[in-house]
Amino acid sequence: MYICLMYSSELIKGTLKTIVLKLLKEQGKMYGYEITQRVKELTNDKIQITEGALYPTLHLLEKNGEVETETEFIGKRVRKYYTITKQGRITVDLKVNEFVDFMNTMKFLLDVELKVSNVQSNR
Amino acid sequence: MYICLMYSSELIKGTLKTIVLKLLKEQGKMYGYEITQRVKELTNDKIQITEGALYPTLHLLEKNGEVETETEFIGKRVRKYYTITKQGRITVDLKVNEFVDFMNTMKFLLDVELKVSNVQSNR
DNA sequence: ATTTAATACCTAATAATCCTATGTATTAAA
DNA sequence: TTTAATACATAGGATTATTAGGTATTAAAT
Repeated sequence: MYICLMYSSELIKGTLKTIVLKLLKEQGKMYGYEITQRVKELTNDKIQITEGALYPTLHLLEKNGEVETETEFIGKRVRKYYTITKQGRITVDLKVNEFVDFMNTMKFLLDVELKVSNVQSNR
Repeated sequence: MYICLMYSSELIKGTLKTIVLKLLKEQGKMYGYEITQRVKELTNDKIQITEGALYPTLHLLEKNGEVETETEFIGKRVRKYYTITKQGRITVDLKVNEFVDFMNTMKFLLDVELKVSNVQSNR
């Protein structure tokens, strides 16, 4: 039985924007730290987005008009909420489709079968 | 209907070693140019490995003892054949398993279904 | 009461890995 | 004879992540 604790960063590279936009699309507004925790949780610790990767990505997405921000104060602590824009919704659909297409190609190329249903339950 | 002509390099990034080793494992000895053409062919032009990416990767794999080379002359033209080593076979199994695991996680995260059978036929 | 862990933001330096462009050279096709 | 295909290779630049560092608040543990 193969056990993988965490994926090599090379694999995640290139999917971060897709993951973030998809989460924002499904879960509504979220703040940065929340995104890292949610992804960690959803993937059983297999994908752990570092803050050094996340924040520059969020800033880039904002610059490109794919997310919008609003700052909120929880006591004295600042929290920056991100919301997906109309443009972001277009982008995320394209990116998810591209990734699915890519996975199908890789599946064929590597000659492997994927699970039909997922055993992960913490959704 | 979604149509993708070619994948963004970001996606392929991180899978190149896996693709190359898997091909060498399945198809026996191959030379660099042959690898680029075979991948292009198998993926219906969707994955086009550039030479600037392939050769450094092959040299790295050789340096790491995962492939071995033998030079052959076809007329006056040189051809460098690559063969997978015992170590390379271990690595490729690990990498393919990791990638399959990663795809299952992403499939769950992006909430998508993949094709059960592939329509691609040129195998 | 104080230290540690968790929450919450951010950036700079570095590393990895790819693409583009370029170079060389042979062989086949137009 | 020129162009396209075959076949190798590397240098420079781009992208995108990690590591490591910084600041600050709040909750939990000692």
